[in-house]
Amino acid sequence: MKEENSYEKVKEAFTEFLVKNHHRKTPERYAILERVYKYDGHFNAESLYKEMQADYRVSLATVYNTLELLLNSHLIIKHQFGQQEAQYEKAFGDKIHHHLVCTICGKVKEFSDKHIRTVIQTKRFAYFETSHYSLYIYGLCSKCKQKNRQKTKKLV
Amino acid sequence: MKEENSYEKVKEAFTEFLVKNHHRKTPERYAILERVYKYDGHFNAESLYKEMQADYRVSLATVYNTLELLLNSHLIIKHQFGQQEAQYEKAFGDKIHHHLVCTICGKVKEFSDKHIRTVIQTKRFAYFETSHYSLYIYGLCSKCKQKNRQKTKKLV
DNA sequence: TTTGTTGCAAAACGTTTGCAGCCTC
DNA sequence: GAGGCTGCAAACGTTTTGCAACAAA
Repeated sequence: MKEENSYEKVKEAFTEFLVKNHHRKTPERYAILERVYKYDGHFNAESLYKEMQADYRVSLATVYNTLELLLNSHLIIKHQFGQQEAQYEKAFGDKIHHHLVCTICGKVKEFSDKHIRTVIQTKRFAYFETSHYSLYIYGLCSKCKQKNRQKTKKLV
Repeated sequence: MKEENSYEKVKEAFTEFLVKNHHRKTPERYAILERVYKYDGHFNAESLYKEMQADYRVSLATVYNTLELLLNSHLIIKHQFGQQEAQYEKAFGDKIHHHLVCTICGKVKEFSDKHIRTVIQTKRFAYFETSHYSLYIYGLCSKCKQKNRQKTKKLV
């Protein structure tokens, strides 16, 4: 129920964005938005495209096109963690979080820290208008830390 | 003078890394390291490769290979700002800074904030061993803010 | 009716890989 | 001498593009 409500708001926001920018309200765009908002965590263009194939006919090009629009309307956020494909996540509702990225296995974990959030959000710049931000903390996840330790032991 | 000193230290650190990990000390690797440390700000693999062509014969593959080694030895940092090529910058000396990324023109500006730095650096995790971090603040640079305003006016 | 948007396939782009020969160790 | 490293070119995977047909405004 709560989720449906939130989706309706998102749809409205998207419509407003499309109208304001003289873009067309195509069924593909709404179908993509709807699917995007069913994701809980990160997703990428390819996975979104493949999952949509099941019940909706869209091209990968349109998926990319629409992700771009959603990005511009601030309904999603884009992450470029490694050199691999870009990851996206919904941005509506603003449950801002940060990311721990393992430099070995590439796994990404989220965390939230009110203090960090406040410090960054209150920062203002004279010649730059802040819209959003990304904090990536790199290091070793527990699994890779373990493995790394064993490897080091062997070398010594 | 000061820079030369610092380069010597970097060279030592790289050598130590190579020896410790049983990698070979090839002239290409040192040539690349030297060039890397002549950059003041960001650079990418392509620009590094092209600039080296002038007085040193290396392949792009070796450039990438060496950047990977420099990354692993923490002598450089890699940034993936947009979907474009990765950007690198030297990391020795640790003058940690954050980045302002314009979402329109893609220009990246650095800034430093002691308070933000402290808050992030003192954060500890139970199951994650922090190595380094990146903070990217997205928004509009002054030029694009100006342009955007004019565009909006037209639309209204 | 106009023209922005679509699907498709081909192209672009940065990066990685396979391989034969070279040069550290 | 052994095998890690090199240059070269071809391959890779993600994203973008060109174009004719389509459909929202």
